[in-house]
Amino acid sequence: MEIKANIIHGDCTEELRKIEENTVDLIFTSPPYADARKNTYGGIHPNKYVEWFLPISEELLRVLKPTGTFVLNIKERVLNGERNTYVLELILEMRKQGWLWTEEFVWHKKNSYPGKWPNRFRDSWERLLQFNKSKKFKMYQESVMVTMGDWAKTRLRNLSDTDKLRDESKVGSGFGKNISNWLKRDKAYPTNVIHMATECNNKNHSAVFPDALPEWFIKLFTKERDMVLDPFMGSGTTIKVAQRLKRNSTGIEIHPSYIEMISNEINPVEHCLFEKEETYEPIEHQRRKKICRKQHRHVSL
Amino acid sequence: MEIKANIIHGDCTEELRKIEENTVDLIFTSPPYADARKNTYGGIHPNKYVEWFLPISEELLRVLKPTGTFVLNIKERVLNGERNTYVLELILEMRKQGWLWTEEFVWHKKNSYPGKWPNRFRDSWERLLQFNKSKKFKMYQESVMVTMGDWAKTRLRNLSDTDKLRDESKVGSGFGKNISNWLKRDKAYPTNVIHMATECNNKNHSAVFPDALPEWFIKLFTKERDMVLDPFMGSGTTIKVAQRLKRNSTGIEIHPSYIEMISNEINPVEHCLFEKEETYEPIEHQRRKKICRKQHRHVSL
DNA sequence: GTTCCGCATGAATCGATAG
DNA sequence: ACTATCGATTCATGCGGAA
Repeated sequence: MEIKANIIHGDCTEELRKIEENTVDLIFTSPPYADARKNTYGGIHPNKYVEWFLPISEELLRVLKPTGTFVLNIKERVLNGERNTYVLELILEMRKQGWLWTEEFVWHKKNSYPGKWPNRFRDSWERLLQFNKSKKFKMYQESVMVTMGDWAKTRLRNLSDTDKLRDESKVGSGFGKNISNWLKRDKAYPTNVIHMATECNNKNHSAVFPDALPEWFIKLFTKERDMVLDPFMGSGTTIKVAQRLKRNSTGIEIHPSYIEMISNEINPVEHCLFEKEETYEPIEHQRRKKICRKQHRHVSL
Repeated sequence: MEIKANIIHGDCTEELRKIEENTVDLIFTSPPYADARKNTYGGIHPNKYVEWFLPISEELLRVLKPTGTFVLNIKERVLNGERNTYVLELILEMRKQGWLWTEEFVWHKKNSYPGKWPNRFRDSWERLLQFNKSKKFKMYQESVMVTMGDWAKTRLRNLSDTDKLRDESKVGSGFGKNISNWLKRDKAYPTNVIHMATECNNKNHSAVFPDALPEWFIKLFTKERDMVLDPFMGSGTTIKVAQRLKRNSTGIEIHPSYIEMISNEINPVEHCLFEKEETYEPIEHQRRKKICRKQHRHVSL
């Protein structure tokens, strides 16, 4: 079985038009942030940001499967002492296009950029806006479960009387299936706050986000062999993670130097062995770190 | 010197009109969320929320000093599978009123409400929107510095709780000075992400937020003897914390049972001794817990 | 006096059922 | 079709009693 990573050099809107409709399972991207200073790389003025982005989101809506998800990593900049409102306006306008604003995750950047200002603290979080095409989207929650707190282990050993009573009162037939849910459990579902350091950067081209961020959302919203799209590929973090996780992927990037760099790291076609049945193998924080480190060695060698 | 806590029973908009303009240093409040708390406030429908709130924010803009700050604790709920947009719209409309949207803090609620759904995880954060009347607002960043590094923590752990308490109660004692020196050396400015559990709940009337939350903002945006306002006082957490921190305060509440309850806990006028020079004395997590516990005992007795 | 353990309880949300 | 109510699901935390 083959896994393909399709790297496209070109303008985002233009190239998106060539992609067939209803073919993408997950769009994960971090578009260039608005920047009031002109002549910086791809900086779009905050006042023009929404009108610049809407044609793109229109195409993204077209190529996404009805069961797919669009995760937009974005944070508004400070302009004249205020948080600019272009992200808020973007959400409202995208809803008019037909997008559903399902959820807003918070990425807490544990090691945020240092600095001190008289009127504000360090900005230590970013938005991860989840948009959907329909209410019936695919979500594989078990693949991102986290280890439970110590408290729950006690509970697993001996269920408290309260739980038994609760269950009996509700079901009326003693030990229902609810109890067995608890017994199996040593992991808990995560929340909509994601704690990740901005570590694991490539030294040549620093990534906007760590590998673990797209990894989390790719696991959550896709299964093996699904299609992942990043219309603002940059250094290709999303694509590389997708390939490692055996997802097909498409990355679009307008800057040539990124394209060159990535072509050395990505195999356009990779032959993989798949499990007969998809079994979830949890990746602990420790192990994730190790994977990160290994990849870096590979890149830098 | 006197510190006053002014508890007002009545409609928020109406009572705000009686307050003199440019007299408040900090507004910290958590208004009823849309459709929530039906029993106490009658729940405002999400579609009506902005138009309901705007007359209130208009009055808040009037009573706030030009150097003051308005911190709004709010979170939009899910409606028909989507995050509702009334908070986004509210921010845009308040800017039209003349408010500056300076910052958005994230309150990470470590113990969020449990539950499981096929299409979303638990909601584990709330917004703390910072609005200002002008770019020149007062901010006392040093008062909310946090300890960092294991070094200081190790030192503190070796000290008994009694020692810590003694240090903080007897200001200027020889022993205490050493500790606070250690503490200051290992302190850093916080970020715009605040981690707090929804702890310290009163059994009769549970508080919406823990004491530590208004405490953080009161320290950050006011000094002793300043005026703190909470137009949706509820169980009075903001007012109680303000009084403990020697700030004057005004709380407005329409529900009579809250008013009754608070009148037993708050002294309208309290005589305080102030330090000649304002020295910041850090309150560690451990001690904060103890204060909480003490207050509860006081209430229940 | 510690530490450990049981216990109640939340600014929740979905889907089914009922009016 | 559209709204109101209800049961089911889930887990971190502080408190109080016990060891």
